[in-house]
Amino acid sequence: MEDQRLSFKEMCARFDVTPRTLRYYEYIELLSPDREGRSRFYGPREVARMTLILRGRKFGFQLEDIRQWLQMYEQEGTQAQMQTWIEMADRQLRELAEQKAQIEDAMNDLKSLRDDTEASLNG
Amino acid sequence: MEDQRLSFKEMCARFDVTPRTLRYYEYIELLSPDREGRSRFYGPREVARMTLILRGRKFGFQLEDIRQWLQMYEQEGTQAQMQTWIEMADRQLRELAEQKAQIEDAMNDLKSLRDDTEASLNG
DNA sequence: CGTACGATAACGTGGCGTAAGCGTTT
DNA sequence: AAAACGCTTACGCCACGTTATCGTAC
Repeated sequence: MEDQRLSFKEMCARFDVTPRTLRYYEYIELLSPDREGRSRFYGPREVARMTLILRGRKFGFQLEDIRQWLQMYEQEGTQAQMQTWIEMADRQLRELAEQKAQIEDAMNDLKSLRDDTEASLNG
Repeated sequence: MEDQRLSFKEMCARFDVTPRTLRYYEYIELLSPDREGRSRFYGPREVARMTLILRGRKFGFQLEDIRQWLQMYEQEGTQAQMQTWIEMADRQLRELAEQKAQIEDAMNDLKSLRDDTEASLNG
């Protein structure tokens, strides 16, 4: 408990992801844990990055977009960078709104089809 | 124009899909156009199937689910099959509702973050 | 001694995109 | 002879899941 860094397994548990996910994020260089021998250890910086990665994922960002995102956070946001971030967020919000609309569309159509089918069963 | 069947390119145009898509659907045996030599020709049956495939895709069904779907349509739906279909539709409706909820969640979070960022810019 | 944890390597998934390289038709 | 269309083969994409096989720590 003298080491504040998290082990591989502790990281998995903390963020509820599989080993494969952590290894993959390392492979594409989103994370870079300390390596001691063959073991991985995750310090506060990696924990913070992982938190942001999962937040971005929840928003539907692709990992390559999240990489940009992380850069901005690391540079602690000048005004110009914050402006850029807001624009990214707005773009993503528009995309999410579109997806939502498409889903609503599909739901309406599928509901109709379903109800018609049921009616023809009972009619 | 004496042939009512559609050529490869006509199929692509009609459904606004790429050649790759048609070849892929044939590869996984969702479509089986007539082959004359090396050419493909799509009769009314294939056109009808393709229409159903795209409708299913719009609903978010996976191609393997759509395969089941097609079978039911071809067999003109006994009551049991229609009942099965209704259950499939209900499952999919629940999944779509979940996806929609998650998107709404993400949108709310992202909006807050965005607005806070903007406030800290202007404040 | 086992067994839990870790490692790397490599193939599988879905639904195609994207060439490479060839033949046929106009 | 060039351009358009088609063919098959096969690797690439994303975000990992999964298996195989090995080593190491407790």
